[in-house]
Amino acid sequence: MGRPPCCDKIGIKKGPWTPEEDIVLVSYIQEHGPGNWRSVPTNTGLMRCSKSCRLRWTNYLRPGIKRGNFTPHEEGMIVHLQALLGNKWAAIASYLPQRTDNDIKNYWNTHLKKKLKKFQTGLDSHLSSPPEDSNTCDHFSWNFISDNNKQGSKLLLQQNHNSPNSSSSLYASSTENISRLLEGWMRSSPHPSTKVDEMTLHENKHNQDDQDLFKCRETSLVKDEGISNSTKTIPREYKSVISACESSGVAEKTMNTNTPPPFTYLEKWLLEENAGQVEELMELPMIFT
DNA sequence: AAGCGTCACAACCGCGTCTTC
DNA sequence: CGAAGACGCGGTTGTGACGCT
Repeated sequence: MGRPPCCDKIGIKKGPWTPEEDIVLVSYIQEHGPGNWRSVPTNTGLMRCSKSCRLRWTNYLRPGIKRGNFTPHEEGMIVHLQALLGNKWAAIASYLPQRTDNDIKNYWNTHLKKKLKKFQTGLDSHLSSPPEDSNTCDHFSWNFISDNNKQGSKLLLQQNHNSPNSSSSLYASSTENISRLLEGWMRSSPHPSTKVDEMTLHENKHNQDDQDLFKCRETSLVKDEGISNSTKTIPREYKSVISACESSGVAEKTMNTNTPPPFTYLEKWLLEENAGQVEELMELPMIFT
């Protein structure tokens, strides 16, 4: 039925990328810009399938990616957005421009899910119920907050005190350097895909508050495909957020595909309605020291 | 010091969606 | 309009690092 997976072709290499391969890939993208992944293996001579090249770029080599431990704020954002959007990692990642969907997904699966589950178990056997009138999102928030309170604060503290690079391998550092090499190019290049990277690079230099983060998000929505704000076509990631919001009931009548992006709902919800909770999340490690 | 178990994360796989012809 | 190709997303796996015994 389906076509053969591209990576099953004879001669296609699998497994970890080498620094040499990364350099080849980065050099090629530096010259041609991201996209047209099909032609990348052909034109570079890389023995990798197009998919693998794209993933390597988007998840690892792309400039502006923040690696290392998630901050409590980011954790809070992820928990809220996951509760709201479900496992729409790409959509969630678009609100955390420095993080990739893969990164967030991994972090959720290895840390947050476990943390919530652990608390839920403890909750069932020992603790009182969450607020009676809590909706799904609040329920999650409550769990998360309580988890931090009773069980998770140690973890968070640990993460706060760990150096972001503490677990980085030597090669991870080398790819980071490759990424940094691109920064100049990304700033100067007129290529449409650079907008988000410029913003995230900027964010690397300055601590941004929520507003800046969402400005960043706004910019990120015009990335890669060169979609301008005035373009009628709705970017794919918009659509995923729209459908997620619609299905979760967050989107109301005022939302339609011709109106401002749906992130304004989330923005509003996160910044206003739940701002206190997010802040609370951020403060918990300090509170419960 | 060696063996074993666990954790974290990079990478792969399969499938759905979009685009092009 | 349908088929085929290209791309993107979410789930899963493989493996190296680390900690414990």
